[in-house]
Amino acid sequence: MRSLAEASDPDLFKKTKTERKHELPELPGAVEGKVVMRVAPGPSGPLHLGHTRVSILNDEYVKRYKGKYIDRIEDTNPDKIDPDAYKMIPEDLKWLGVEVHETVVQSERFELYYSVARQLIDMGKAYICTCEAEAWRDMKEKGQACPHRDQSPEEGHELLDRMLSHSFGEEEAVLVVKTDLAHPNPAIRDFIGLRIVDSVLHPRTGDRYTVYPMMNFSVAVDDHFLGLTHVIRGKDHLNNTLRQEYIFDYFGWKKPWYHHYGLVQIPDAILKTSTVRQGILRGEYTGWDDVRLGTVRAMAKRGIKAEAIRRYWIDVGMKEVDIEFAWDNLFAFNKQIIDPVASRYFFVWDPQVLEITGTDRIEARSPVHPDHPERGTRDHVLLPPIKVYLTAEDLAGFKERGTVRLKDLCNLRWEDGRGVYTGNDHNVLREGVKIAHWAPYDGMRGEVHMPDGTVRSGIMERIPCEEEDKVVQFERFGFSRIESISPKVVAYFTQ
RNA sequence: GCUCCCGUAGUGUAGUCCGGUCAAUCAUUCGGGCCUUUCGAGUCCGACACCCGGGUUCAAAUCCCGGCGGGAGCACCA
Repeated sequence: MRSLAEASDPDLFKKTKTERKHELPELPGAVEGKVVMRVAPGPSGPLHLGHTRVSILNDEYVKRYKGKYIDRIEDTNPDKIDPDAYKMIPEDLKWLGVEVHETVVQSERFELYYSVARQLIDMGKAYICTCEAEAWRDMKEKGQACPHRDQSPEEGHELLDRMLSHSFGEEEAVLVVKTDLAHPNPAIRDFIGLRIVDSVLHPRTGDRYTVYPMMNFSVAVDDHFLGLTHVIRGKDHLNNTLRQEYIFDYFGWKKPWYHHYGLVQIPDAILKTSTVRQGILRGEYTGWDDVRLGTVRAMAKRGIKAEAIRRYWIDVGMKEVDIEFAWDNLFAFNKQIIDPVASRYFFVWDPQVLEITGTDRIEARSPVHPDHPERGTRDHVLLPPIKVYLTAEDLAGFKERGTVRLKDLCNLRWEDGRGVYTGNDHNVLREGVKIAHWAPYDGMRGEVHMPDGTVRSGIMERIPCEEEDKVVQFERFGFSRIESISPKVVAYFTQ
């Protein structure tokens, strides 16, 4: 099929060929139709740029091997749950083009975690600890066992029963998974598997369950029972993987293939969910999609295409080196996508009126897209008194040089604060006459919201309503996504 | 402090496993040229890198040792 397409469209072939340059490597042990992968966000808010890497990388592989993609909502910390996130996360994944085959919510699986905990107690691989948190940590730091570590399975079950029946309060008892207290890496000595939270109600389960699994516990259990074959995630989980592997080993479960890519430092991005939430509540941000934010919905609002984000992460790949997120590269991928389709329009910021004399009728025909004449023209007829808008900067330049060409319209000579019509021969450009864009006197009021929160307002030529929600190019300004057109044009700057 | 991971241009990346074809790839960025008319568009040309030091070898970005540098974890967060 592809060779056919390539033969009929050499340009297409050329493009795919260069893009393929940075293809992701094969996954070890991947069998077509058998691959199961996941994304596992905590529902504290919508997805942000940082989440897109793990979401897309896993999706790429699932698609390549025709496998299964699981969206696992890790809502085991009732203190950090935004109920709206259960809805926003799937929306964000969908926008990203991630194809989810199954959604799993951890708060629906308490019984499973409890039963695995019981089995670990039976095997002598877990114990209930009622030490003070700090004392337990100190002992662990020194590689010492706490007094509960060698309790019998019977005692363990009994104490777990008491945890489950609310006879312990918060921080009074935990289930600890044994690893190796002598392990040289203090990060992976015995870790907590279950804890009690009864001061906060869970938005989904209320007060029905107060014994919550900790991430390393529920992740190991779910990765096994959901049949994960490959796990790709950030390097920050390196030590977590080591811990989780103990549980796999105790049960003799087959471990997924793990890969940890390097950390991403995203410059100039506001990502932290708690900060954003506060900002929204205080009215500093308009919402989760405020274009100053690094959320997925902010990207969408700005006119960043999901495909650009995807190409960017594929280009970055899976290396373990820590990297700095390069907005320029993302924008470059985005430009590849939007430039061929974005309609061109004039937007005059800092607008100044210029009167034109020496003619009583001027017609302008500008292509909607210079590379696609079939998309038609934007036509303007100017009749006396002829007035147009120029940017303050262009007007000053005109005054200084004495000449200017208004794009697609006419040439002008500066005279007594007005522009005198001097014809429409664009060859004047070869003589060094500068070109400027303009907006008709009866143009639309419009504003472009910049990612830094500033607003550029001015006059735009008439923009048809079908451009709503589309990315256009304001010539000599940049790409912007049109949010709404009436009563005035509101646009968000893309790049 | 302990443990682990990593170190190719401003940024990202290919190559590192299986030394030579690597005076090192591609993209972005930056500089310059071109284009019967925008541009932060397109196109062409150019610029910039193998962390350092030793060793092995005819030959090292690639293997070994040491140093230096960066990052992560050591949570009753995920």
